[in-house]
Amino acid sequence: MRRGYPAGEARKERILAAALLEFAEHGYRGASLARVAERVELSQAGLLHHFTSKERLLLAVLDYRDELDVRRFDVGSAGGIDALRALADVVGNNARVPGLVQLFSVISGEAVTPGHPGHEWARRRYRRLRAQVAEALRKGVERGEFRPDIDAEAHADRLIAMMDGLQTQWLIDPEQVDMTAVFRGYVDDLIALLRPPGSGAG
Amino acid sequence: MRRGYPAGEARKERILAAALLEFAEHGYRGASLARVAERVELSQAGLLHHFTSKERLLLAVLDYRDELDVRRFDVGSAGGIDALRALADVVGNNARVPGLVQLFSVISGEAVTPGHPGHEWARRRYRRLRAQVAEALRKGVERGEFRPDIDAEAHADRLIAMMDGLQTQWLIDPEQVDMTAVFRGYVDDLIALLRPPGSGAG
DNA sequence: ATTATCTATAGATCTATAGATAATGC
DNA sequence: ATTATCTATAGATCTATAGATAATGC
Repeated sequence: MRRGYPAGEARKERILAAALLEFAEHGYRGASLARVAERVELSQAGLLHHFTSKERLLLAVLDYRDELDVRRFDVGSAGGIDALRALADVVGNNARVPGLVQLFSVISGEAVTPGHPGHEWARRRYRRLRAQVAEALRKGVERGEFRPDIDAEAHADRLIAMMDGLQTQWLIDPEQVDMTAVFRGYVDDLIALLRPPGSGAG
Repeated sequence: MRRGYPAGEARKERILAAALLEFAEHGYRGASLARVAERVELSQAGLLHHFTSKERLLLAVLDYRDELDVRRFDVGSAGGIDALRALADVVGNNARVPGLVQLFSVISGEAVTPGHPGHEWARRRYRRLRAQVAEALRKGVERGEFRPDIDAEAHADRLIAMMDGLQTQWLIDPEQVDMTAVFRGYVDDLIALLRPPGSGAG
């Protein structure tokens, strides 16, 4: 693995941070390398020394920031009800970092078009997310927290769709949509729905 | 109201159809007026005679196609369970018009950034959708189909979020996500959840 | 007269590359 | 030697406007 000088590595970090803001604000197509360069006090050609192309810069930003959400969810939880509560916490934390949420909303939206550089990235990301959430639900079945006949894949699709959809509404109209509370309500309803017959307050 | 010649009106229709494809494929920022003009066999300046600016063209396309979904939902249904089934039908129909779905997904995604020409449009659209769906749920309460203590606004937020979120996943990976079935499952679960105690097969 | 077109063009972008110069670290 | 910069620039866009010409409908 070729490494640069320490100063170069530091610059790369600054570039990623600046590019994140730029992509979040304007999307991939609307983003300008010149503006990113300006934010890190570098010429536009100097920027491309570190990342060779706009496309690579986007992918670097996405990889750089991707894990955060999922990792937090994945590590902390042991599956089942725990995992669902952890997801609700992720949403609660996201409400405090609108910039990050906006990055993923904007890029996911753009990336539905096949030619987009984030298309493949988004596909992989959703596949991984669905698999992780479905697995967490199956663990809940194993532990007897959820009834055994649930459709884990379908519920995983829905949980992810709910997160994404609420984020969009919240970003567009924050005053009108309490993303955190509405998602928490979904999780509560879902836990009740998945609970095996004759357990707890039914 | 100033009207043009019949030939001009026909051209406008063709332009709207071509612009819809262009915006769906590239988003607002990635769209090119020259390409739209090419598709309708017109010079780019000729196109701008009909729609004065790119921004106005986008808004015209959005207004042109907006109603379809919602109107179909709004007219056919009498509220309550009926309305939820109608929503599921809307999703089922959308699965047959990926181009339209893509238009709204791409533009909604881009429009989360405040400077975007579709930002205000999206805000109004979501407000109207939420109000319509919440109203339909309240009608269900009136008719005794749903228990009286439900949070209609929260469920409206969720229904809309679920539609949008599933659309994104479906567009990115159609093989992996059965948007129609997964949404229908949500509606079924929701009907069971909202049902008043001691009604039907509980 | 109004509407529908066109060509030409201003004026601003954009990304990526070539090639030179300076700084860094072995 | 490698890395980090810069200036300059090619080459391709873009949107919007000005101004001319042709067609349409009263």
